[in-house]
Amino acid sequence: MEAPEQELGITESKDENIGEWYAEVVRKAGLADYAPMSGFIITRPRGYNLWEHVQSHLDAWFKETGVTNAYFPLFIPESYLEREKEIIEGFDPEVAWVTHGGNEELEEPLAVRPTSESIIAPYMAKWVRSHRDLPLRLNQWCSVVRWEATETKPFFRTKEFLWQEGHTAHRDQQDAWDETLTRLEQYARLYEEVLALPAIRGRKPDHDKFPGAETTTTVELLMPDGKSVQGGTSHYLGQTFAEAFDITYIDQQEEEQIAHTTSWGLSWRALGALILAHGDDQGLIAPPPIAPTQVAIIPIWQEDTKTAVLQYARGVADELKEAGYRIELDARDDRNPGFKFNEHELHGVPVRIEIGPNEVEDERITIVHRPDRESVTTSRADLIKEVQANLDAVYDKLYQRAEERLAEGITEATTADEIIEHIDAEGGYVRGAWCGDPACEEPIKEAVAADIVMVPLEEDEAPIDDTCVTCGDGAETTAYFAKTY
RNA sequence: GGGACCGUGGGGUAGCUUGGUAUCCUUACGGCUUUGGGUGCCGUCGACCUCGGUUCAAAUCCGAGCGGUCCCA
Repeated sequence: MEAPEQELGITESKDENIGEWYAEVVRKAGLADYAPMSGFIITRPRGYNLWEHVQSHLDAWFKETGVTNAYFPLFIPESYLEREKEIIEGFDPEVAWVTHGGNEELEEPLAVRPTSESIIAPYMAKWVRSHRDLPLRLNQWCSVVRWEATETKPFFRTKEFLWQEGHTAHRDQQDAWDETLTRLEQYARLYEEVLALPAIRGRKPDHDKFPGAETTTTVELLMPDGKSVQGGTSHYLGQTFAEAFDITYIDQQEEEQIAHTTSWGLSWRALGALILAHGDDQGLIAPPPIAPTQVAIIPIWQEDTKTAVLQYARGVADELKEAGYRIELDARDDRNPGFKFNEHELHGVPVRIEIGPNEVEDERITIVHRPDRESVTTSRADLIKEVQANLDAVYDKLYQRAEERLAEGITEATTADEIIEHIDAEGGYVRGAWCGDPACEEPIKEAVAADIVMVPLEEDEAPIDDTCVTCGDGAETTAYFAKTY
């Protein structure tokens, strides 16, 4: 039963050495390779395919809710970037600049976009004339570059990363705020319905908002090592950008008004969260909705049964393919079944079907779940129904595991020392009352490198305690302290 | 920002202390064999991160760079 110790699969232990384990899974499951430049990765087909499934779900939801896709240039002229001063201040240290075209020095340096507000907003200003032009909702799928000085990690933090960025303009605050929450909820839905990860929603504290934003909302995911991943952010930008870029419109009373804008983004960090959350010492586990291969069919034959087994297996494969499943019939002649089991497990295939002489004779199939190797033998006649049921079961297993972890991972404390102690011992989120002063985050940051990852979405929600965990002054809100990725 | 460790065929490694012919496993490829948890045999391809220094001679010693992992801030 026990797989022998060897280097084909994963050799690091997720529990004991999660950083090394992660790097090994990313490479051996064929998701990404390191590029020759520090901080860049090459996304291989299996990794890119995960991203394509993230895209297709989100993109469909965006379009159902009034968003259209567009594309803006990779480069942003320096003068544009400078028009909103908080953007330039916020991103300046990590902007990559193009200064030459061929051998000629450019008259004006071009920024490689770290985010596109400052090139999209001027065009929104141009396209918006009257209240009838609003709301205007644009999205682009692209990559951005942020020249991070800190350590990089495939998918979690890379200098260039893939994402989508949505940009919208609205008549009033209410409409823009509704937009902000719509997108936040779609991000949460992505995690909860596609990636099998329960998300918690909240607002970023003021000192951690997107530069220039009035409110930054976030979805956070808890990882098995007790650290939080910021899974996507949606910003209500107020009128800051509309003022800076002159996004105005004439209302029904023929008065000129300044629009309210939002922006929202989700990156391939979602894939990092997925890998880290669900994977195990056998490799990746991909939830069925995004799995590049949803079902691997492994025929098991002897010389005299080969023809019958293969024929039976092809029939199963064809029927599943016909029904729209992403399947792989692994009929390689030069690999034995054990090898194939291990390989598909490494690659994260959520469900496999084993078909040998026994199944052929009884007109049955054996379905095995990736997360726990639970094996179910069932009637061939109910193929589609059974496969769907088992894919759903695998999804539920992944989700429940993560949900339990999250439930256990949220605790409360009344003093900074308690927070430090708990985070040091177990990680997770610790809720504590907070006065709103960033200085009161410092002692916790210094002791265990934990930040305030969010505060409740509802601004009028009463803090869990009257006094701040650090300074003892009156508390303003409840803060969620956690270590972060 | 500070510190530690690491870099040898595609993957995993031995060799480094004490300088001299690079080890083994695995993958890939070709063939035979085999198939209910990484099958066996034969054959083939394939490596000392880069640059510089010391030396008759460098994977090995020294320096710098590049890259990776971890810990701390």
